[in-house]
Amino acid sequence: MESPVAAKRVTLAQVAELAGVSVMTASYTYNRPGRVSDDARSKVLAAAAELGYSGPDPSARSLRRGTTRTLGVVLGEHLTYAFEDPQAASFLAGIADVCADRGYGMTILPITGAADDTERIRAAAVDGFIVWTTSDDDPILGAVRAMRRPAVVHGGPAVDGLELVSIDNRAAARAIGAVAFAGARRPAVVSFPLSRARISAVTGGPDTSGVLFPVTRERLEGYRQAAEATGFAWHDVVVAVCAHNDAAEAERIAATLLSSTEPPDAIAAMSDEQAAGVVRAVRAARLAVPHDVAVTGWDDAAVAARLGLTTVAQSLREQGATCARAALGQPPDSGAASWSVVRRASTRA
Amino acid sequence: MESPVAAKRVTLAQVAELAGVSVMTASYTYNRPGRVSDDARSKVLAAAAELGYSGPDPSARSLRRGTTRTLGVVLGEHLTYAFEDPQAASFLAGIADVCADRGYGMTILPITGAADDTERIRAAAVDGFIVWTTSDDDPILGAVRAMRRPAVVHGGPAVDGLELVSIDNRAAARAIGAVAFAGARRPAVVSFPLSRARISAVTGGPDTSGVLFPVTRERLEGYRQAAEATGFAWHDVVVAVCAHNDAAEAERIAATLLSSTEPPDAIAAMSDEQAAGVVRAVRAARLAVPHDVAVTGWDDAAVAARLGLTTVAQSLREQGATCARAALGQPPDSGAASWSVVRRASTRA
DNA sequence: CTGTTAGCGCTTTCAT
DNA sequence: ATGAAAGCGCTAACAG
Repeated sequence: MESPVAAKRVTLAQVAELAGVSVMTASYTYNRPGRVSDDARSKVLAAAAELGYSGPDPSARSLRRGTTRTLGVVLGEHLTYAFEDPQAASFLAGIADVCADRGYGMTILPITGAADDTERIRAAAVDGFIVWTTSDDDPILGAVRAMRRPAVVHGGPAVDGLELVSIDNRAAARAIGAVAFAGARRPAVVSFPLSRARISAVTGGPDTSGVLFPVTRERLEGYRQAAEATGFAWHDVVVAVCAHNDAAEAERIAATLLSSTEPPDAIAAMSDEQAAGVVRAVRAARLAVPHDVAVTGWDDAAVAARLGLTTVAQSLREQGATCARAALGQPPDSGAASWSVVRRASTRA
Repeated sequence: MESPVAAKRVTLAQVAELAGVSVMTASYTYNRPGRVSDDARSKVLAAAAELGYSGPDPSARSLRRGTTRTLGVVLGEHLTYAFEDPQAASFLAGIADVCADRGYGMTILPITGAADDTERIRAAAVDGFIVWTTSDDDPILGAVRAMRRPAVVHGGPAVDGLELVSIDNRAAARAIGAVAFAGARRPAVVSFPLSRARISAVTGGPDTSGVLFPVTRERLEGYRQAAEATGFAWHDVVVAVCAHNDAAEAERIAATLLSSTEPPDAIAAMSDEQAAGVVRAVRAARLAVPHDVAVTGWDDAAVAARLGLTTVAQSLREQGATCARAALGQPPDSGAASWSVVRRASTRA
């Protein structure tokens, strides 16, 4: 058997010749079967089968038609983690739903943080872009805009010329923060990283203006507003910054907080994963949720229901679908996605 | 600001003309910057900036070069679940590693089970294919082969003309089944679905020859061998078939088994997710692992370590990378990936 | 270092 | 219902 690697290309012209028809008749056989006589069609298909022709070349077709029927998804520097992040997975599934429905492919553009990332954006044969939430200073944003194709950013940052699909993270954080911190004496926050350097740290309420991830910044500001509304000064709120959205890391950092001389009695996390880690740390410290420590998550994933976590519900899947439609050239009625606070047994109020 | 949707294409020829150089000098500016004088290069880049030219058109380039620098990943009919399946996520991350390293994109080909799936395979502008484990009768396999490009199947089925990358599932199942069933009186299996119809059911050891998913078939046969080696007849082994790889479903079905008149005292699952669900069901029934019920998982995911599950360790990520290299035209030394049994506290032996 | 020529494989347009 | 011509935007191969 011939190696597929070495397979020479069979062209439509060769098929047409063998079938004894013009190239256009062969082309119509694939693109407008109705416009070709049964006789011609079967001759073309027979010739194709004989030559092992598997249909018009996608690149040539894209060039000629001016469309690739493919959407590009830019996963920022998360690449390595993106597939393992359940939020990102739901989001991708939402994009995939729409792509499958419309017969589009989705190309994942592997970004590494290296200088050639923008190069890859430029080289992407896609009709539109979807950018998974990234930092204000991410150079890919400019590269995507320069492509002059429909493009959407999920979460943020807002970029002139690109659509934005996101919930109001600040309002949602304010709302769930109010529930988390109700009745607490020492509120704390477990946060996503503040910059692309992904440094983990524990600080009193940090200056949010320097936070380059807009989603994280908005949530911190919402938590700040919630804390202040409950009577706390932001600099007295302990903020534990994790390098990644990861249950194990959140568990470790929560264990540290809980073993300090002034352990928190309310911890608002930024994902259900993190909250699950926090809950484990609380139990390991032989403390009770919510009596000793109130805990809140974010996203209302399966784990939130299982652990009875109070959390922010949003549909990443629906947002992924909205992004895909926008990248297909169908701008959303509104980029503001819906959210709600789901109250369960992990909080006091 | 001009809408990006309506943006007209700027061509290299236009850039060259404005820069006052030939098209080839403009082309070299992008492809072999070293072969162009500083002067010419800056003129070209200035012209490109003025016109808003963002680099050579990817489709035209692909057509001319005969390569797309993109790998196609076929996720079978799992699409909707694939991103949420942690095994698939690791596998995709492994592919992404290699793609990022080589500057390749990866196109997810959304398969739905509908008749036009093969159409989408044909329309994919990719240099090679990676097929995520599917059933023997999946029509996409023929479509992929017909593309005559390097192609790899992960897990199975083995198809003439396509590479196969997999662990020896039967041997691994035999090995972990021996550990799971040691000292048991009533062994049981929690299985992936047996056909693409994904029917859930509880049966005595089923006829494995009719199982169309080769990975599932091999594992069932391995479990059968393990059970028989331990002294059981296969038809006395209860096999609970789940529709999906999902902790919640495994928990429900395990709860049913445990509340029967002859509850199993050893349950071998096909994933750590399923095993985690089984462990929850065991605890909910106020039974102890492994004293009352031994439980084994598969994959050695994070949850396995956390729950102390005895499991089969394999690196889906490494296998994904191997598949990607093979799809890039670099055939693996061997398609047989490595695995091992990790013994923890969830089994008796 | 720069330019000319040719043509990748296909489909749109316009005839017949 | 079928076909001829033209050209999508680019780059390999070769001159100069």
